Amino acid sequence: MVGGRVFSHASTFSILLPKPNTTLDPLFLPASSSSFLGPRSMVSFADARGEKRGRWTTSFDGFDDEDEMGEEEYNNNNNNIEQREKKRRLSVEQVEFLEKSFEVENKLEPERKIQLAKELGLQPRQVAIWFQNRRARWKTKQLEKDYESLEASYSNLKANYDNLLKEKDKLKAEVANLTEKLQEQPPPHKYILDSESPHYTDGVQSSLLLEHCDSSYAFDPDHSDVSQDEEDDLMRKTLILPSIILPKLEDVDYSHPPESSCHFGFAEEDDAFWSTWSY
DNA sequence: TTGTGTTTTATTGCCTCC
DNA sequence: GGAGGCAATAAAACACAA
Repeated sequence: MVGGRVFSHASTFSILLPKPNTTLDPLFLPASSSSFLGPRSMVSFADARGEKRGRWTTSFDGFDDEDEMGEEEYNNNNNNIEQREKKRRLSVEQVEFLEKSFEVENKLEPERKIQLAKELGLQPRQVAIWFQNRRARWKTKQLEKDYESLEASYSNLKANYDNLLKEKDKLKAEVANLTEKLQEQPPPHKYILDSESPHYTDGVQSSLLLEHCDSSYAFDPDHSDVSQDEEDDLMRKTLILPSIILPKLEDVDYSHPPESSCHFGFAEEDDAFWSTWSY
């Protein structure tokens, strides 16, 4: 802001203005007092209700005599019509009072407008205009605040988003790294057999062999190098043994441990399992 | 003193509501 | 159709740097 007004004109105007009645209620003003009446603020209208569109006409005919406006201004008033029609700024006191009133209620009912106008020595229209302009300023400020708020919110969201992106990339790299390590490992111990074999059997028996396989490999859901068909085939070949090695479940007598010659392909240490088997 | 930017006061035109 | 609100705008008043 380069310019900006600090009401320095007050020194000029206040000479002509009586002290404001600070005890007044900005919202409901006693009609008797006219504390802020001052010639500088007096803007009379030739007709309170103007023509249709030009609702208001500004005239300074309200300066009735020399006593009301001061000698200098009276002279100017008489000598220079154009200067008479220049705008008048409201006094500091008037503005302060209007501000207080605006804080209480930023809309202006007709009755309140009349009261304020009387109290401040202004035309009701001036009060209405002041409130209108004040609402416009308030709206502008509000928009600025909203913008700043949204901007802050956006920055925050963007920072979060960026963090999530970084985290995602990190996790992705980790997954790639782990996948690579898995692929470097030696192939798991599998019983690869032809699924077309006439001795193709059910999966219940074959599940007994799971512990002989690298299940982390066989069941890795993210083993994306392998298509679904290939994966299914792999599962069959890996997990399902033909009955040439594993007899069907219904053929097995679990009432006693199997003979040592028939360990279903298990190592000798698996005998411990059978030793605990009992019905 | 003057040029320039900002703020305030006021007008205009359009719109909505009653 | 009048009253009043709002957006856009004009113009005066003001601040301030050069």
